[in-house]
Amino acid sequence: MSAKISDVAAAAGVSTSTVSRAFSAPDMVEAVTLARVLRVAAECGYVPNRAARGLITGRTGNIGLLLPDIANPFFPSILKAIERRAMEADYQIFLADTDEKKDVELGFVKSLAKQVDGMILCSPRMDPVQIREAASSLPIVLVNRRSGLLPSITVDNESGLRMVVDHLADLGHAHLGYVAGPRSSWSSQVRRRSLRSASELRETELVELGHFEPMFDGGRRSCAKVLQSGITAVIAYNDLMAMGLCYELRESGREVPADLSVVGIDDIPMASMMHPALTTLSIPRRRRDARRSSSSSSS
Amino acid sequence: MSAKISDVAAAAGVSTSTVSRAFSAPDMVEAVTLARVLRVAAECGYVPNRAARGLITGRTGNIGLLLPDIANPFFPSILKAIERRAMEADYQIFLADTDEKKDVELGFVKSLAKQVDGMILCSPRMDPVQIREAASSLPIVLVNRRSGLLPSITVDNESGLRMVVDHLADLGHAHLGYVAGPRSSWSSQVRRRSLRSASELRETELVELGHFEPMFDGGRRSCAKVLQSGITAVIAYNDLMAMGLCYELRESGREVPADLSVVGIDDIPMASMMHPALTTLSIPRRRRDARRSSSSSSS
DNA sequence: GTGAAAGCGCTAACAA
DNA sequence: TTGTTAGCGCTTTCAC
Repeated sequence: MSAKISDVAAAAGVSTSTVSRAFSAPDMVEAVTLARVLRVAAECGYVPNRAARGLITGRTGNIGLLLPDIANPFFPSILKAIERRAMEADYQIFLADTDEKKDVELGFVKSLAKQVDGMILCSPRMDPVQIREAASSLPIVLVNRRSGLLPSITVDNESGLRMVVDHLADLGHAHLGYVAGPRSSWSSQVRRRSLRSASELRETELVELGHFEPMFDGGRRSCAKVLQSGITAVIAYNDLMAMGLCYELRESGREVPADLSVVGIDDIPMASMMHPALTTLSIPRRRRDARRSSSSSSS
Repeated sequence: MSAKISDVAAAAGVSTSTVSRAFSAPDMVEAVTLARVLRVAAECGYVPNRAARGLITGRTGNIGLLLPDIANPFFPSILKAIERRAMEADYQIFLADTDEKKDVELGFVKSLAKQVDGMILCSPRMDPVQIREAASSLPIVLVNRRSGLLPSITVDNESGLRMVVDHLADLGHAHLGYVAGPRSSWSSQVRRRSLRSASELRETELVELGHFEPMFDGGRRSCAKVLQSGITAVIAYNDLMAMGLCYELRESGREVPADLSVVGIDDIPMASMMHPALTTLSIPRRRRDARRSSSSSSS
């Protein structure tokens, strides 16, 4: 076991209170004493035990982060941004990846509740009642979702998708399709509604092609429906699905965009690494990012 | 604040010890009492405070995971596997993404040390002395690295790369190149040595093309050196770099594999999503995975 | 400016 | 089988 506060106190010839103050309220300690305490502490390799501290202060210095799937390249950028800010504020992160299983989400929140000061629920799939329940046990911030009056960070899907529809309509497409993500995805519902209203504005048809898992394979699986729907352009719930769809289209001998236009949403790093690059609606990850359609060579 | 052990004890008409035992040693409690305690606890929404428990048991129920870059698609699969097993064992995970900055690694370990029962260092970039220091403060398991006698999980780079060299030599390549990852990467060094001995075995030339960041852009940047080296096939430290290199080669008008063969290592999901698929040495992520070269259309 | 003492929520002897 | 007691490492009144 490593040094504790009493070890430092003894070695520095002060009380534990003084050592404690040296770390949490240094200006309450006389300069010379402070210096000595800190020096001794460093020598002992003393680091305050945050769990013990949290027990009494009620603050743990931890935050919890719930994600549906870290393997979706959209989420690492969010995680990294959170990590960076957390570090700056001397917070540490509990990560829970739910593997798109919405039933485990609330359980994760509850089991983490006591060990964190608050949680960030990123694209949570749980229903609004569960979100309320989660929020009743600890501070919650939502990402990619709105629910009640809870603080949340979302993007302007509405105008983004209006841009997409305008873009496609300008290219002459009159029959659009939407390959939706999971039913439980708030974003997917918002995107569907946004597409619907944008389509009405441009008097284009919008065919809803059903729900698929928000991954590469989900996109692949949507291909059959896409092909039999008679549309000329399709918007996928996210880039991964768009890529899966492109893959399957090519497998079946079609060319994108010659035979069908495909548009994704997110602008994951992969989107621009492909050749030709995936046309995608960029989701700004940082405050300063402008909303934009990334370079398009496939629509 | 939520219910604590004394609330449950009072409501159930027992002592706190009994409540405690009901949760941590249920067979030491009489069946009826146990049932009543658990019922009352459920009604109160009582969940044991793991921090308080850890203070006395010395076990936190948490493990720490250190990664160089969660945005590299190789790592999410590892993270997810760890998460799954952790959940089964009722462990929670502290995640630290170091952003490939080796200097912050030891600090992360130390700041997490008191709050976890042990740490998993995945592809750590720190030097052996630092690893020793980390291991002296808490149990450590290494992934993708060996150091002293510490428990570690590594793959058989040696035979994998022999397969790669054999494959390329069989195709007629006599001048191979290696685009290395960071100097501080243990894997990159092992891979370089493995390539060297495999090349000698096959009497092919091996040109070392220098170190680059282990990402897409690192691969792109390596392109110039690759082109001026006169090699006909190149092995990159990982898939991301291989993909960056392929991207830049195409930008400069070359075709892969017609003008140059490119082989990656890892078999990240993206590798097979591309068209043509990236030739890559697959790193088995789970016990049962066989070692294999994935479907190759570009070498 | 510093120390003594109480207590955060819980578990682990030890008794009963 | 159950309760009593002490104490994990720390912070925080309240005296001095």
